[in-house]
Amino acid sequence: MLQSTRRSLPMSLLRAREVVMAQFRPILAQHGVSEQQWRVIRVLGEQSPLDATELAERASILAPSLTRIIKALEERSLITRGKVEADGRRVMLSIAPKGQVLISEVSPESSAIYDDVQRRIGQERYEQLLDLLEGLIDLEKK
Amino acid sequence: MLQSTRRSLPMSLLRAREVVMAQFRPILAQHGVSEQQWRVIRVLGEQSPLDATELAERASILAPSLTRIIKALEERSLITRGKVEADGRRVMLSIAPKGQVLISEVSPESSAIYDDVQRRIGQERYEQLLDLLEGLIDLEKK
DNA sequence: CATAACTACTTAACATGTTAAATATCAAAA
DNA sequence: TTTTGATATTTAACATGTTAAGTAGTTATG
Repeated sequence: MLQSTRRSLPMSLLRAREVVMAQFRPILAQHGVSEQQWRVIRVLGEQSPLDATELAERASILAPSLTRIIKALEERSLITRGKVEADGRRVMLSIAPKGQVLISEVSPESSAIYDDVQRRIGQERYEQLLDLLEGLIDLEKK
Repeated sequence: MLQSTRRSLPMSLLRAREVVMAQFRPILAQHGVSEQQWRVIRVLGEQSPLDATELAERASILAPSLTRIIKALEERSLITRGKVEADGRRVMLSIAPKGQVLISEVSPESSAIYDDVQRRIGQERYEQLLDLLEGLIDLEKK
């Protein structure tokens, strides 16, 4: 039996993400960062420094995209880039002061939206959804 | 409180989608179509003809992307494009014979993967996940 | 009928996704 | 030590995402 395009898992995941991100995009746009740039900054805000591979993994961004994003963010002094003594191939990325300022500016607005979405869905359903998604994500590792 | 980048809804939705699509991409690649092109073809396979706006909505593709995709698919004779008598602005798209052949080739493999994912997650959890996603998507309309 | 407002689609410009290939460096084996 | 293979990142090429602006056709209003 053919899967309907309406109730298909990939499509539903795409649309759901679209609905959620539509809430965030205006805020990020106001601060001049893209969704992906914001992910990179936020990950580095949680832990710095990180090498590019780790960062790519945690921000769910492919290496070639990350290369471009790093370049852009470094030029705006939102992050800094350093080399590793022991391994000449690797690049270490850190959050820069300007980046930390950005995080402190965006985070409150971001949190407000998260809370709003969570409230509109319902606390219980929200957690349930995250659990189910986590289970789906873990399929990859099996 | 800062949202962790690990257990955030947008990230989880992105990663979950990535896990699922990773299963499909090889098949689509074998048949020479991108994920988005396949969505367009499949929607037209369910209903033809459709005008571009309807098609964009159902395939969750933005108008500018759709313009490019239509061009590519038309050049490969997978879909056809026609005009509307009553309204000179609109474009009507239909599935072409070659497109139908493609659908008949890809669908079985696609279904097998859907079934596999569904089985690995569990029927009940699978339905539950779709329901929760649907609820999230409906937030947009409120 | 003329104009203004709206609609459907396209084009433009730039960022990112995606795959493949290239570079440089490191690590292991001969 | 040289070669081979693996790893980390970058570059390239093309498709798509995204926002803004442009074009053509339509509808409403006067």
